[in-house]
Amino acid sequence: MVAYYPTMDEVFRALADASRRALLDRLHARNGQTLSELCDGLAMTRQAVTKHLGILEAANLVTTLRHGREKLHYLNPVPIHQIGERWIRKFERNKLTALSELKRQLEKRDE
Amino acid sequence: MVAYYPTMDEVFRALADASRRALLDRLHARNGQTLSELCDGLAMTRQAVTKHLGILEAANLVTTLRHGREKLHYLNPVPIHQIGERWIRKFERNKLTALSELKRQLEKRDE
DNA sequence: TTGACATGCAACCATATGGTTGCCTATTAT
DNA sequence: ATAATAGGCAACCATATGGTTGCATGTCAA
Repeated sequence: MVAYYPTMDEVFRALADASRRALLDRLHARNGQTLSELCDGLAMTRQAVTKHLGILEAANLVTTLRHGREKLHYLNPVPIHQIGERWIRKFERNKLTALSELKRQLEKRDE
Repeated sequence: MVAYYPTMDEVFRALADASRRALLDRLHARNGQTLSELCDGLAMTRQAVTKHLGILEAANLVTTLRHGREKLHYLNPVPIHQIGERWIRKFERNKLTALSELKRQLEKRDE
């Protein structure tokens, strides 16, 4: 079996929707919930939730497991962590220098 | 003047597009580029790039500055940093416990 | 001053996206 | 056995999104 690696783009797009982020939050609060449990209290049909979970699963943010007629959903934080590592970290470096650099460049342009 | 704060959703959505992330990468490599400069070598019209930059600006990921007929674009890494802090960090906590917790919950269900 | 350059604005278009409804299948409990 | 429960599948729909073309405006240089 060859592992399937979702692209970073897939992960970003999966995280772009507020409903999906809310589902991840729910799983973060309590892992291993069934589809019906995840639907509870949401202003959305079960089928809509199914689609969202499908997208999260495709992005490897959620792993599922059938247990009888139930489908259990587990959060996989690894892709989120990778985005933090590979993408967000590098933009943090110039956080402190950003403003001063802006000023510097402005002055340069006005020479 | 009252500061406008973009929602976290706006930032996530802005980051969801690969072209926009590429623009941020370009600004990260060299800050303060003009619109034309940012268009160079991209398989997209200037107007498409303008729209992307508008979305990035609305999400406060890019700040602009008119200098004569040119518009200079500066990266603002703060919202990216905030996403890292407020959203990504909390999912990293249970990284190590995720697998063991899965096993534990499975066993519990089989009792 | 006038042409070239940098950008802005608006209409338009195809496809992606988030959601719905309707129906079907599999499993569990009475 | 059979009804209720949990979930799957597919068609459909409205709107959002990412892109285009065409034209207008402001600024700089010869």
